Amino acid sequence: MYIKVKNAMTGDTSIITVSKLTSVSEVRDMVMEKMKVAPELQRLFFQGKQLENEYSMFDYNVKVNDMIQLMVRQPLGEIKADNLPKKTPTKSDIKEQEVEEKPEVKEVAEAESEVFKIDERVDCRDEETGAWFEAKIKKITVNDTVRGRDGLAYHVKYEDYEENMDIVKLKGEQIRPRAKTFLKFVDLDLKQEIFVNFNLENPTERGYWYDAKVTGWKCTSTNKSLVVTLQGPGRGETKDCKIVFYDEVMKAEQAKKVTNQVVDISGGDSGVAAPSGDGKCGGCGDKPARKCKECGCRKCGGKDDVNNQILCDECDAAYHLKCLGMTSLPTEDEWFCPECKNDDNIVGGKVKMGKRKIVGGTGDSKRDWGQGFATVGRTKVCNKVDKNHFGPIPGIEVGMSWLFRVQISEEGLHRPPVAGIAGTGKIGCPSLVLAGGYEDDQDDGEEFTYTGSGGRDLSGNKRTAEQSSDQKLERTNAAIAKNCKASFDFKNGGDAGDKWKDGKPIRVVRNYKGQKHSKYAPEEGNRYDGIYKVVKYWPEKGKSGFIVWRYQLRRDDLSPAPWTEEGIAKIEEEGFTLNYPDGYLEAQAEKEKEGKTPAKGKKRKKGESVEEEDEGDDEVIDDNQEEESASPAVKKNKTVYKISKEWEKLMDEDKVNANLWEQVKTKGVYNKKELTDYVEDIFCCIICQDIVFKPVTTPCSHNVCLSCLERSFSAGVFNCSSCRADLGKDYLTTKPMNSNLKKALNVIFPGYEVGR
DNA sequence: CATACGGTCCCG
DNA sequence: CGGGACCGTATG
Repeated sequence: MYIKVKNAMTGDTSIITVSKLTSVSEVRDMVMEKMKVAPELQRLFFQGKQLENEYSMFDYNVKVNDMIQLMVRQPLGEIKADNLPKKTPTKSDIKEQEVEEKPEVKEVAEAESEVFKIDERVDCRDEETGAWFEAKIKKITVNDTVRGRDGLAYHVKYEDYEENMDIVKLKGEQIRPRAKTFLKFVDLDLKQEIFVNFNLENPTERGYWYDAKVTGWKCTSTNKSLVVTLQGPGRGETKDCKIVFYDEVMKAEQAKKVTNQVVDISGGDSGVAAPSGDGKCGGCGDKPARKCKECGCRKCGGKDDVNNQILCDECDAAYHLKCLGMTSLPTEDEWFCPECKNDDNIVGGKVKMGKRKIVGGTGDSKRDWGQGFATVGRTKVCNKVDKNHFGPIPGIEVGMSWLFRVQISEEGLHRPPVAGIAGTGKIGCPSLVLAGGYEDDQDDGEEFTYTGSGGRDLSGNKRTAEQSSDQKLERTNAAIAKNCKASFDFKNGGDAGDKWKDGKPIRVVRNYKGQKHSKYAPEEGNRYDGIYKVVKYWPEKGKSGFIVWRYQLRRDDLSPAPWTEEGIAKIEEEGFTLNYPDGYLEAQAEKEKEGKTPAKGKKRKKGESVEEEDEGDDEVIDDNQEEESASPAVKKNKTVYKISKEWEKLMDEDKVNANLWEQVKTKGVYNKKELTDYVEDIFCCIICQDIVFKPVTTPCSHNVCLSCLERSFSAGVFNCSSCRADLGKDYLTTKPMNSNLKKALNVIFPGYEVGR
């Protein structure tokens, strides 16, 4: 895979090729090579964490096309006062500032708190977002610039931002003991107050920790869900937050006087055992099944796998090796946990070139996988529609194509990374891919006969093999049958006859490898060919001699098929060129420049002439400095996508968003998908992070969904979510929906309300 | 835990 | 160069 390194000061960016197993020190070498910054002067950051040499890209969860920030350290002895970065003081800077402060403000003095101790591990609330962060109290003062109810200022240091963050002063009200008790999902209750992880921007991903109240809770053997009202951002509430990390719900701690800390008087509320003073763990009451960061692993709270836990020689806290990203016990005599370890090896210290690699993957092979797209995972998940959604995906049109399977998974078009059939016997099959992997497939374009999966011996970690046993009508095979209007018959199959159109719709993707048996397969990548339905399905002896399940599918889509004259014309007009993963072409060009990979033309069938290629490529406005040596893959695709007159007219009618539409018009993208992605980006609702639905354009020129705004108002928040401008209590009564914007968006996202 | 019509790199 | 071995990843 490839990643980017950006010099935070100069903005310079370089693309480098790495794998999941590549270590940080190897990355430093590449940065040295490309950006001419000596490894020991590099400070590398990814998602707020400073990268350390002995860890790998896997350990930091660096994905393809991710950006690593590079900060260049001043060589020791050359630091000039006016050269110091203002926002990111080093440790020594902080010390200096504190020393300077003292004589200035005489009254400020160190103090003790009844509730917190120096060096105590605490959680601190960020006033603006309402999120809590792990921190450690470094100092307590009186008469300081910040004063809480107790008159004290707490100087805390946030944990995940070590190098990068000042010590900050907080009020006591923003601080409480570190959360340590995980609550069991089954024990939760409506209205219970809990501490959860949630990502306001990307609700399916990991985010920050918030206080919350349970408003919806379901717990059956097959189905678990948890919906809460978040406290925050600010003092506001955020309703209907679906918690994905429901197995990591914690108890919110209460601040208690230092002297009482051992004995919890609050009793057994929220189903947590009341700790007692008899030597039991104060966090979990020694219940073995309960996760606890106090007596279990300090990272995950787990008490399992004791043999692979390691104890800190300073504070005796326990950690799972795997939670630290380690695979074996360290060779040194002493080991200190991340909280106790002092990192004096950072400034000016020599960087040791690690010889040993930490293997990140699950396998034990010495081969370094993951340089390319064979094993990359998704970088994004399609939230536009549910994964059980049937029918077209909004914004995705017949004739669009993508180079890799992982991309069509990201688009929600066909989710499985390898398998050809999506779905289950329960819900049916929402999508399938024709990729020529099964010899019994027969493709006639408008109609094709598909083969079920299975009947193969995949031992040895294989993904494909010869047919070696009979297929059965189960799993995904049953899924396709389920779409057919005929009744389900696992023995003889079924036939929908002239009712075939009443079956459930299947999105069909053709892969270039289908060329093996079919002339309807695309030249490259994976192309969306529209909706098909199952006419009939039956078992039959296949070419291998084993029984396979066969499915006859027939096209039922208003868009012209991509191989028809009309379809070809549409692809041309709409600019549906092959979509590459973000950053892919740049990375390819980079590789080529380095001479590592010779420029490879696109794959073509034997005997096909090479001449016609250049003629097909009418290059338009190539006003940039791209070298002539760029690979064919890069040179291709330089036809700027033209926006239709009709659409432009609708854009012009949406006068309040003239600026944004101007950006769309002048963006200069190379195909329609890129354009829709861009439009989706700039007309994204700040509240739900999806394209604005029933859009409202506020007087302050921000766009949100009407329904999102309504939710905000009903929570008593009458401000614009983008800029906090006051909209006034009665704003909604003015019926502010911007129908011009809605019309203009409808052109590019026909039916974009699907799935809401 | 089992399954899977990808994709890459090695080897002959 | 082409065919074979086999990896992480998403999903039930």
